[in-house]
Amino acid sequence: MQYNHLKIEKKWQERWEKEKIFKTDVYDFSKPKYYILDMFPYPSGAGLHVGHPEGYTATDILARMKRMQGFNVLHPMGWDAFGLPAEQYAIKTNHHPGDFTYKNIATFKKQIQSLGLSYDWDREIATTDPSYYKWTQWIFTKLYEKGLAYIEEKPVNWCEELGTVLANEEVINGVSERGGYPVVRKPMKQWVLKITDYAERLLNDLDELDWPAATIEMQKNWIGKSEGAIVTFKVDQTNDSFDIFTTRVDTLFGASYCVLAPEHPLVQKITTKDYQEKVDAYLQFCSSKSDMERTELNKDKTGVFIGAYAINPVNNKKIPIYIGDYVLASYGCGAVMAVPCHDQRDYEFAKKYNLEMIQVLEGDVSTQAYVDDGVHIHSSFINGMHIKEAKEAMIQYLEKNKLGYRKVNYKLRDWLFSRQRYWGEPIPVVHMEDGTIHCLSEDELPLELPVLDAYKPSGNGESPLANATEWLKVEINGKVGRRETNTMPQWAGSCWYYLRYIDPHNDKMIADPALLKHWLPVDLYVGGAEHAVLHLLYARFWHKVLFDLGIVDTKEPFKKLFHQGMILGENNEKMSKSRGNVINPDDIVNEYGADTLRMYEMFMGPLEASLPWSTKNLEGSRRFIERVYRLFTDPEYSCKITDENDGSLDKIYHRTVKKVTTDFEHLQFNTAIAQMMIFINEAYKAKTIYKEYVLGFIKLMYPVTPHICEEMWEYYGHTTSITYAAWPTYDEDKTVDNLVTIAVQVNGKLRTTLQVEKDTPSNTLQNLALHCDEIQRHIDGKQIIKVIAIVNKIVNIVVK
RNA sequence: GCCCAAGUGGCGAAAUCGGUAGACGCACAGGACUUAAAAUCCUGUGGGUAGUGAUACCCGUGCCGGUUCGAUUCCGGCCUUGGGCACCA
Repeated sequence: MQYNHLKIEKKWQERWEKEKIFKTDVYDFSKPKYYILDMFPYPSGAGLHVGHPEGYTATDILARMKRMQGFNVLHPMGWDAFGLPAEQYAIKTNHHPGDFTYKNIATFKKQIQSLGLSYDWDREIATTDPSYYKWTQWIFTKLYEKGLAYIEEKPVNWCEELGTVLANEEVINGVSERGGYPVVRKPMKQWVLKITDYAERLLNDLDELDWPAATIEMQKNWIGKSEGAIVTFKVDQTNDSFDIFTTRVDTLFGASYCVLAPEHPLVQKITTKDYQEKVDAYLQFCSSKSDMERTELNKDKTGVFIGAYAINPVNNKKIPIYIGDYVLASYGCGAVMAVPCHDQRDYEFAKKYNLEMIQVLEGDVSTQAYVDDGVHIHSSFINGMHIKEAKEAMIQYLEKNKLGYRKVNYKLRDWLFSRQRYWGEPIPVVHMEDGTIHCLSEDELPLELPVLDAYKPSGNGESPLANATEWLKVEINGKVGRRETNTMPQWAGSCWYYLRYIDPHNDKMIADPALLKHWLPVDLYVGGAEHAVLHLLYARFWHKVLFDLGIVDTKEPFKKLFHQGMILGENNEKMSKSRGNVINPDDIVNEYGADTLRMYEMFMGPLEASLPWSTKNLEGSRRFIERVYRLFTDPEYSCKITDENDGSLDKIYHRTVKKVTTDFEHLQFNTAIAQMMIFINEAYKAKTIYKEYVLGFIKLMYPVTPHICEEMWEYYGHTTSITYAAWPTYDEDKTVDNLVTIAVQVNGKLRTTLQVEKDTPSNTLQNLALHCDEIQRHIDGKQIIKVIAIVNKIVNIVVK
């Protein structure tokens, strides 16, 4: 019986599509729901990569198993289709980027379908579709109404030569990636989303998620909560004052100078005449530094005295004010107090500029700052206290005397939401002549992208939309306005797509509330670890806003998250065209079949690991599928299959059902497949094979290799798809052995093993062990100190 | 620099509430089938020493140490690789 994968896979893919086997009736609430989601791909021109099927197969296995277990499964796929490559194509060819995008989507879809993934294609969405981005824009209007979207003047990367704004990724060493032209920072009006309002909730709610610990850690670090205090310092001889943020308010008595960020608004005002020249020179020096230099040179701290002094509020000590670019304008207050003895950065700065150092905690400060806990000294009312207690006492003192207050700071910044691009969702607002902003209402949406004559940048830093003169001008209630020309970043569409899958064709609402209530949260979300922070944080943010609006009623969108690893080239390096180690999934599907590719990618190793491709190992998976097919359908072997159970495969069958079920549940596909191999190896050796076990095994393997399993299911006389056949069950009693093997050690070294009945008590084990020949040899003439006998496991005899 | 993972045969890897290290697969070797080869089925396969041999013993989970009757697993210190953050006060 020849295994013709091309014929079999085509046959079943066509049948699944024709019979709409995987269509989900989302209104069927009679069964428990299971929402299983893949991170939707950007449909690049390069087509599918072998990395894609790894995550998609994993979710497909779960989806198929859950259907058989009686769940109503929602398993959709779509396209994150806005993006730069389409825009670059448009600029080059003067064709609409949509042409390019929809062509790529068609290719991707065909490739994905060739893998036999059980998506409900009636729910397919594309972020570039106006009927989709209508709701992306609608969410923006809600954010605007809630005061979570605002305009701010922010510096952007401006390239005069190219006449355009560049993304950070497009700027290398201060010059443009394309052409190598100089790039400068230029302030421009930008839309910003107030994600910082949600910092605390984004942090706290991480606790309730079943996510990889590393991802949770990364999000925590990104949010970067730090608890401390604000302290106000007066500027000597003036009425001015400035705030600083510190996490070590307990060291306030040790402050010997302050440092302001070069961009601090007070710098120009309080710099004294004598120092103006030096300060200007320093500011010039800072602004000439590229971002690259600023980070490269971060070991060497520079700064300059500005002639003014501050008053330490806790002891009225007069301390000099410096400016230095190691103080960031964008974090905290853009100003710090410096305590050289107990902060390493301040220590280095103070040594370099020979500044006063006041020690306020006991400890060694001769070569570096002392930052550990200790007893406070030279600190008046907090002398003798440890850090925690001292902080508390100091904050209470400051608050009582109105000199400062407790403050929590976050590293998280508000989200810069504008892009000066064509191929993105237009931001749905109009700037009116009188300076007000008109936000489009629901019935004015979607605001569609206008078709342009040319997709080149406008040349003045605005997006190419500034060229759409007709489109730009609008009249609202008799007043003239100009449309916003910025578009949204690619993250916008991917922030909420999991909601739209639930009700993708609804033109009245974002989705039916009853459906949202039933289907959320996503039960399992699988995708690359490269989205550990940005996409997953932005999506959580939007979800929480929608929660506050009463649109969704779960606090979090994704209950369980899993990151699949990367597939490397055969040489253990990242796959890339330039390395020439790229494997094209189309070739594998054609030559070996989708079932083989699926099984191999699941058998390679743990799903989360990055593993090298091996065509030899791929062939091993193909061989296993053939081995199963031969055993079950080739008369030479299948004559062994009987309706009578001789019991010889009972134990291995029940164990296999158990292990495959639990391993699938935990996404441990490599060990599940190993167990299937063990079963088949035993079945080859068995005299007869019970037919029920054959059918059960086909069901277990079906989620991994669905085409061949449908084929075998049909071979055994079934006329309907295996998709909704009941998942096999196992009998716990039949998985355990009556006999167990006990290891016998002498001084921790294995000397022999014993076959005993299960649950043989430890004193019996001890006797058996002590009296067997292999052990006698080792303990003869020696003194037995101790014998450890653990039931069903081990005996260890300690001798001297 | 800081934070987080991970280091196991020739190769991909299994086994961690401490209890026979290397399941399963790849590669390799031998056997059966075949005129022959391929495919298939069966067997063997961490390293070393001794023995014709069954076998016996020693070593072995990145390195050094600790706890324990017993450590791939727990603890301390290092080394290496991968990922993240990067002057965050």
